Order: sequence, then C-alpha cells, then structure tokens
Amino acid sequence: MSKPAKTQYAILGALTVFPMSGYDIKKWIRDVTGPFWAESSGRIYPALKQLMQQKLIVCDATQGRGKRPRKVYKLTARGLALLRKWLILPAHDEVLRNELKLKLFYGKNVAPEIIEQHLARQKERMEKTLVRYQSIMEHIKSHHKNQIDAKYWLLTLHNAIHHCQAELEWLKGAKA
Amino acid sequence: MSKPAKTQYAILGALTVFPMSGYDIKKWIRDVTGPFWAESSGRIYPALKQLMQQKLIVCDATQGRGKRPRKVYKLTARGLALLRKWLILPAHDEVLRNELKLKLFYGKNVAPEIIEQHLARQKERMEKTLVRYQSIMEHIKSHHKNQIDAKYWLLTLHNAIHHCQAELEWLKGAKA
DNA sequence: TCGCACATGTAACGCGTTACATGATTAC
DNA sequence: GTAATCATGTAACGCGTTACATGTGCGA
Repeated sequence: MSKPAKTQYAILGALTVFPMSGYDIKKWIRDVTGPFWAESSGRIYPALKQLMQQKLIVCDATQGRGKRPRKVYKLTARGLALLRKWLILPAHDEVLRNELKLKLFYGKNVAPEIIEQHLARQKERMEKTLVRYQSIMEHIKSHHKNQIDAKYWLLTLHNAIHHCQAELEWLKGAKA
Repeated sequence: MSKPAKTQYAILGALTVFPMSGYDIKKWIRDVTGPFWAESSGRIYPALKQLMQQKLIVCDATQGRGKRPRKVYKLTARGLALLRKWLILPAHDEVLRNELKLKLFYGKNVAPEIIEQHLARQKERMEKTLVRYQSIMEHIKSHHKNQIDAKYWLLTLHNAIHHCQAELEWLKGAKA
C-alpha cells in the first residue's frame, strides 16, 4: 500500500562492506552515504530486528563487555541475494521536497533582503560541504584505492561534488 | 514531536499567485513546483480543510455545476501573514534519499552492465527533463515576463536546470 | 459511447522522526 | 569525577502514499 521500505537496503548494502554493529551502521550511513541517503536510529534498530527474523543478516558476535552487548551483524547469502535483486531494479524517482527552493519560489512575498540571506546561507553551507566532500575523496583515493568498492564510492561522490558545484555556480548567477 | 507539516506552505504559496481549486493546486504543484516540491492529493484536500478551519484561506466561490462543486480557494490576510513568517525562517536541510545513488554506491554487488543500465536510464531521463525545463523557461519569459513572481520562478528554474546539467556532465564522466 | 480529463474527497497503512530511556567506556 | 562518545533500544505521533470511491463534462 505505502512505499516499500528502503532502510533495509541501506543496511544490507552497508554490511556488504564489512560486518557492523547498529551503531556502526548509523555512523556509516550518516558519514559515508550522507550525501545521498539518511536514516535515523529509530529506523535502524527495528530494521535490524526484522532483518534477523528474515534471516537476511546474522548476529556475528556479541562482544559482551558488561551488561550491554555490542552486536555485530553480518550479511547472509539470503541477504546478499535480496540486495542484488533490488540493485538490478530501476530506481524510483526521487521525491523532491526542497524547502529552500520552495521558499525562493514564493520569494515575492517577502523583502528581497530575506531572499539574499537565504542565498548567502546556502552559499556558506555549500562551500563547507564541498570542502568536506573533497577531503573524503582524498581519503578514499589514498586509503581505499585498491578496494573494489572504491570505484563506486568515487562515482557517487563525484556526483555529489558536481551538484555542489552546480549549486555554487547557480548562486553566483543568482545575484542578478 | 515529528516534522512540521509543510504541505500547508506549498498550498498557501500557490494561492499567492491566484485563487485556485484543490485540483488546480494539485496540478500547479505537480507541473510548476515539480522540480523541487511534490504533494499527493491525499494531502492536499485534508490540508485545505484544515487551512479553512484556521481561517488561513477562504472558499471564494463554489462554482456549482451539478452536484459536485468546484471550490475555489483564496488566501486570507492571516494566511499570507503565516506564509511570510515561514518564508523568512532559514530552510531546514533537505533530507536526502536518492535511491539511484544508493544503488550505484553499492554497485560492486552486481554486474557492471547493470550499473551501465542505471546510468543510461538516468541520462535519458535527465535529457528529457532538461528539455522540459527549458521549454517552461521560454514559456515564463514570453508569457509572464512582467509578473512580479516571474523573477523568483526563473531563479528556481535556473537552479533545476543547473542541477540537470550537472547530472549530465557527471554521467559523461561516469563511463570511466 | 467510450475514454479521458476534470474534480473532490476518504481510509488504511506504515514509514520515519523525534524524544526519551538506559548504561558502558574512555579520555582529560 | 565528569563529559563525551560508544552503544542499544522503545514509544508517540503524524506525515504522506497508495488505493479507492464517486461523479461530471467534453470531444472523437
């Protein structure tokens, strides 16, 4: 009925890189797939539970130090098969809900200075983001050069950088 | 607790252009703000009801032809004030969930041909989109040149075009 | 007369966020 | 000793999609 849940694929994908705990996955998604994918911990832990039940992942090792264990999850053959099945399907259109652009679109209803502030904030944010992306790129190039994932990581990172630069280009022209 | 609803602002904004029916708003959002904002009719009609209750909009005229009326809504002073209040607030970060990029990121798990297909589909889609955007731009330039909204419409449309072109540029380089 | 665009709505479902709860470990 | 980070989870809430229901007007 509603949209199919994609959290599971973000998790299964992460586990193709190496086994991770829920916390690791959370950070991985935030720090690595951040430019194009987000998840909240309120989704990750329940999703892990479901994936366990479906035997798409297994709890590799409970590194119990004290009462609260650190659960490390590992992909199963079933899990990899499901991920592959999803990967080959055409991607759905991204649902766009860009608040900044909506505000700019109806900008005639506020003073021009307000719009300039919006644009200035965006410029600052994009400049910071671009620097971050470029440092991630350097990091991948120097630390993961021979990893088979690296090719695809750089592909998506290039995409993010292109869009970042496009936004900055647009902002340059936007003063007119 | 959860995210504040932004559907109302998309509707209030649309009504700053001219009075519209629910159906008009639906089409307007799909066809005009489509590049950066989406709403489903399952949100629009309930939202209109709420906005009426809060006296942020009024039902201007019930153009009853037959049993099913065509209700035309109009912004009130209260509605415009609320919209303005929202417009001046800094925009929240866009929540990114780009399915295509997620699939590409974990591309090592499928055959390279699959990835090439994803990229080819994206190229085709972006080319079509770019043509559409450019024709919308021509339309605005020729039909709405002197409208005070047009400046802001072109601003956001330029943005969409820049990103479209950035995506195509990236796709060109992606074959390597 | 058939299909499409116009037109308004409702209900089920579940996704996802936010906030909260709890506790361990490390570094200063 | 205390703050930050590591670490795992739950519950409330409501947003948003999807599918459904219903009916009108017009053009081929």
